[in-house]
Amino acid sequence: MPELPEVETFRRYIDATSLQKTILDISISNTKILEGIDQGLLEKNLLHKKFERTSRHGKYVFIASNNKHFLVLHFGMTGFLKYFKNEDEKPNHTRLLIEFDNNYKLAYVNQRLFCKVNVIDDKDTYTHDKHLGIDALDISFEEFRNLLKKHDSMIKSLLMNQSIIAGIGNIYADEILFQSGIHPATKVQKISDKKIRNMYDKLRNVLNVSISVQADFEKYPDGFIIPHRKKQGSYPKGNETLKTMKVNNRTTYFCPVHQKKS
DNA sequence: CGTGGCTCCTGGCGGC
DNA sequence: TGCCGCCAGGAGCCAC
Repeated sequence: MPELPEVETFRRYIDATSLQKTILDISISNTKILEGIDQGLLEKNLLHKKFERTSRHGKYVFIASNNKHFLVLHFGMTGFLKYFKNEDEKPNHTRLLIEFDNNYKLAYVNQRLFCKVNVIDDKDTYTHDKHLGIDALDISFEEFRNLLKKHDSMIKSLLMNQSIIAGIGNIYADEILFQSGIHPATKVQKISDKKIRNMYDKLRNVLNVSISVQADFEKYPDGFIIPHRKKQGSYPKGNETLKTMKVNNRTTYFCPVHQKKS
């Protein structure tokens, strides 16, 4: 689930809840979430320290501590956060639990274990080693156009490729292409300059609007297909029926009327 | 370089 | 009701 808008929402949630509090305890309920580190390192670097600020690159959140380490969170397909006080509020599938000196706790929750937690010293080294491309909201139009000129995959594959542009996954790739009127399987080199310009604007708009509604399915404005993703889901604004297909083995929703292959 | 298949996991759903 | 296969919004690896 968590793509750029969700992850940005989580980042802001951390800012609103978990900064400048001394960390009293860290517990891990399943060590599979740890990305090549052990719990000892996590404790050594974070225990009795404070989180100071956050940043995000693509689908990764980095939480800087006051001793120059970074807690890295990647949410996989099912991850989210919850800040709470009473034990009965602790969500199922809490994998990492950070307890602060005000008796509140931050839970990193993940049903499936397609997620990663790490603690690092250098963000640039980390994103470089991960081959992460430029963040989708940091890219300029010129950079976007130049990246598109360099590849010739299906446009949806390019948008989802984290090593080219970081942050867009299956859901938002579909949304951007729907709003751009571009068929998901269109080869990148077939897209006109005019459509590239339009797609860039739609990309920014989709991500920014989604962040502004905190990626809440209930709150997306009319004109978004995200809330209509379901089998044979119709898109009520027109009379069209959304269709599904596979692109790179991922389920893809699109409107066959307004997203013609060019 | 691009694509497709497999894998890591868990759980919900539909079909039989 | 029970079992089974399929599917899910991520991503790394490998073969072609």
